[in-house]
Amino acid sequence: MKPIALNKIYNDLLNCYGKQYWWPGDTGFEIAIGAILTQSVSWRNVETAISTLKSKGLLEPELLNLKSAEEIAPLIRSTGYYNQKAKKVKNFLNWLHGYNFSFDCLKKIESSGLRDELLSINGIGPETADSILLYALSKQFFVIDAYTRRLFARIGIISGTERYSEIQDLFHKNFNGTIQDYNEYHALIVIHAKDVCKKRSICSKCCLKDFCKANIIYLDDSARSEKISKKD
DNA sequence: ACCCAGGGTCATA
DNA sequence: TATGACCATGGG
Repeated sequence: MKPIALNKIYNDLLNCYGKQYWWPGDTGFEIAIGAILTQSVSWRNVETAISTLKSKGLLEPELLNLKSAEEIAPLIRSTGYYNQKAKKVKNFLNWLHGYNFSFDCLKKIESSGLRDELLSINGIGPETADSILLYALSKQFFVIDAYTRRLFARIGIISGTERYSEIQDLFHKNFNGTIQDYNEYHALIVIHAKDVCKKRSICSKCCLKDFCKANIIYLDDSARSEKISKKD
């Protein structure tokens, strides 16, 4: 593959949509909870839950930690899988307690070891871990989500069946950017995907046309396979 | 009435 | 290692 492609796509997206200043959230804790709650659900559903937690003053780790999973579950109902997610939040809080609920303390830990610790928490997989690392702890890890996988598979840089770690390695090795660029890149991929999804065709600015033969960059999974089977 | 959304775990082959 | 079932609400 051509390493320059990852940088060019980033520049194109940045020129079209501008900086996103992610993650939406005021504190590291809010970002981490949001990362858990957004698993396989639209961000809209997460906002409701975040707002509920905030209105009850529970978006503080020490205070939320006083609540049981049974008490947390109804508060995050809108995010779906709420019983499981309540347990995941508790698991995260238990781990966080070991560091006095201090994100400043977490930031001092060596990155690789910190990632391993996050992955050892039941309910936190690679994407959630990397979201927390990048957006809540300012660690340089590229976040690979379903949008990233689909977009770059559609462009032809990956097949789409690669493992998470393979795709992440590809970005780590071939994308030349700072931690702020990592931050923006993932955000821009999500913004672009939502834009395309809304238009049901190309993005509103067609910013990736250089990579797009059929003038269609990304559709949802069903539409995408339809287009690909017709094309090839 | 369907489909999917900023995943992860566990059981099975 | 690699699929499949399961978790469950809300908007299109």
